[in-house]
Amino acid sequence: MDDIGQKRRLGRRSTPHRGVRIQEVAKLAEVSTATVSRALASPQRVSPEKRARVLEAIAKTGYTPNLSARSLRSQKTGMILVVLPDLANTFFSRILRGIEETLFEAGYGMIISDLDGSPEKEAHFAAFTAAGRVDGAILLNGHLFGQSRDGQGRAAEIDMPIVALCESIPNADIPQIEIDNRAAARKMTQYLASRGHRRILYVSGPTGNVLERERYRGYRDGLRRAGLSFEPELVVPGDYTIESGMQAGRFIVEQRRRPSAVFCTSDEMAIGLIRVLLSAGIRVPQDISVAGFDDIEFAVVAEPALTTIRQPRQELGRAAASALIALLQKQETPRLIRLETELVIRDSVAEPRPSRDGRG
Amino acid sequence: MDDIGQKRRLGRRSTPHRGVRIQEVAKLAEVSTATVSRALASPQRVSPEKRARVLEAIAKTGYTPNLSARSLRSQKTGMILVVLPDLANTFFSRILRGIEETLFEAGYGMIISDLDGSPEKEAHFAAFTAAGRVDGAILLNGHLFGQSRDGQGRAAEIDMPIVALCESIPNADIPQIEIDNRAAARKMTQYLASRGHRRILYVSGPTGNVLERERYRGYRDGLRRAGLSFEPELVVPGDYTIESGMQAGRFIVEQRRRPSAVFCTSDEMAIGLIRVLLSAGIRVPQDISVAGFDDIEFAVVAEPALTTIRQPRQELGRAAASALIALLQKQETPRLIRLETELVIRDSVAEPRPSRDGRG
DNA sequence: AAAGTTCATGTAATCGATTACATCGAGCCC
DNA sequence: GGGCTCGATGTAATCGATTACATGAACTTT
Repeated sequence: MDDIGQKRRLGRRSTPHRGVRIQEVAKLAEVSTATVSRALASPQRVSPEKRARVLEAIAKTGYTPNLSARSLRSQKTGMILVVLPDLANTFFSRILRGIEETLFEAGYGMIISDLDGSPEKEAHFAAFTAAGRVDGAILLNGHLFGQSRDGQGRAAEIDMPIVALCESIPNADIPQIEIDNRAAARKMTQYLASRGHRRILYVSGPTGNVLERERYRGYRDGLRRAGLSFEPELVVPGDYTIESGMQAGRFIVEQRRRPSAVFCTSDEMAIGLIRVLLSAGIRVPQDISVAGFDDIEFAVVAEPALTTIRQPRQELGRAAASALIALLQKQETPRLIRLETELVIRDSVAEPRPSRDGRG
Repeated sequence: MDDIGQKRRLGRRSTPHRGVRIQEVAKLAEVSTATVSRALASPQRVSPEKRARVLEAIAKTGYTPNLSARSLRSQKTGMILVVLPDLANTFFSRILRGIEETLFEAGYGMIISDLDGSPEKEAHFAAFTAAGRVDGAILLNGHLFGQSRDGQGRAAEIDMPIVALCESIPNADIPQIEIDNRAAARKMTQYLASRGHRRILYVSGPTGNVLERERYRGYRDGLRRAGLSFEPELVVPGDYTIESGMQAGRFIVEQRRRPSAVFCTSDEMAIGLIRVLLSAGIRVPQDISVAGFDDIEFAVVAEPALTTIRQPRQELGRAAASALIALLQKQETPRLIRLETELVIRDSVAEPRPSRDGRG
């Protein structure tokens, strides 16, 4: 009886709150709060009888644990931060889905940060991780939070499981999940050469980008292996967007001496570029062949259907999430996971025309 | 002196924690924790001198407030849940960006839930909101969490600011942000009719979808206004994906008596459909005109460039986020916000051929 | 000059869970 | 049967902030 009096004092009926509290469940099930908590977290540690009582009380009250309280105490948030450079880019959406799927299966939620090229936002999200709002992070942006900041906050930021996806982060001792960009670009370049092309124009990604560096190397590897010489004027800058592909297209249209093939380092650019060529009356692939990179959904329905490099995007997302989860569970994970790419041959690449401007 | 002794007892040096605690900052700045907290939350309430000391101490220690603790106490998480049916769909990515931008500016973070057609996940995310992990939600999926569940948990779930984006939610007293789908579909149908088309095939969205219902009505409105009769065999089911557009395309190819124009309720379907027609030797728009809906990035570079309805996607996202923020700040917000759509005329629609199968 | 205000600040209660530690009873061993 | 281990359970400390309330100084009012 004394007991009940005490409990009354604890429960404040004056301020009605959003959710049902664990106390109420405990009272209804006639157990302690500890037992309620255990019934949820480690069911095997409470007797079947009490567990049933607890579950019934939970169902009756509609109780859901307050996650702020839980994470304050347990130092775990069940949340993963995903940092990516451009949310509006098609390429990422399927990767995101792969991540989300896998995280969800493991009981984690996903917080998304779209940097959109703004370093200010980056700092903000660094603070986010430091503030203990997330248990780990997946970085698609090619560098760590602290890298451009002074050393002060760095220690706190690095002290958390992180994996790098797609854009590898040099000198970081974290799992990296990626494709072999260099080999893939070489493969495509060699394929174009094998079809008889000798002037292969390269539309790059953003300068400074790790992906871009690797693909550029692969392009040069490919040229070398095919016995073609590298010519600086056959490199045109781009940034993976449709618009930059269109710009590259306009550049080509204006040229007198045109390449016979164009290797775009993203499908978006290839599609934009093809559109400009077609509008200018240049046929693809009869006059100029065009190859892409990524194999996005639209590659197969482009006109002509795009010859490209397939990246297993959803798989990349899943692999990154899995690696991170392994890290969170203190399991071992390989430092480097490389998924296979595939050369997908469709209709946008053909033999060059019987050389009007053959060389070598 | 006694004071310092007390503080020592409070601070446990034994367990080293992730972040710096407010206590440490307070000690370093020689103020109370309350002052530190206030210096951050409402700077005007502490003297400039102490504020400076606090800020200096914060800089020196690299302190960031623990957000779990903050939200436990203040009942605010600074997080918004965004529920959407398909993360991999291009259409959503730009909307998401609009949402993210606006939320970020207001200091909120974004948690994404990709339902991917699974009701199980929906229940999970309903629990999420009930668990007080988010302050509000933006729903792109066309119904409330509780709708398919029994009444028990519902009250808790509804007790939180929510807005519906794109797919309106009937009978819900929440702000809805959308375009006028019916008027837009009517506009397109009338445009097609005005170009001389009399057999206009309609490729629908998923059945049961609110968007779809509205657009379907608009299609029929348009037919009526143009004095055309509705014919059930000119309605083909789709689900907004490229693949379903291709299926619709194959259906058309197989027909003997083909429509002269096709109105697809998404650009993805239009692009997939065009690809199938072209492959079958049917020219677009010379033989068949095709119109889309949404004006996604690829519409302009499609071959032929797509005539479509432009939805202000990023604006939709921003508007939804703004409405939600207003709600969170207890401000008034209109129940219904309708953004303007625009008929974008490009190359995929032309006059029908001098009628081989004219009628009427 | 007494009383009342206002403002800056400190003390400690509070948010709602998890979990270390204590307790108690049952089962086991010799 | 006494001592020991082990498992189930309860009690209360704890996570790290915010904030209600208390306090005292400075300033105003009459």
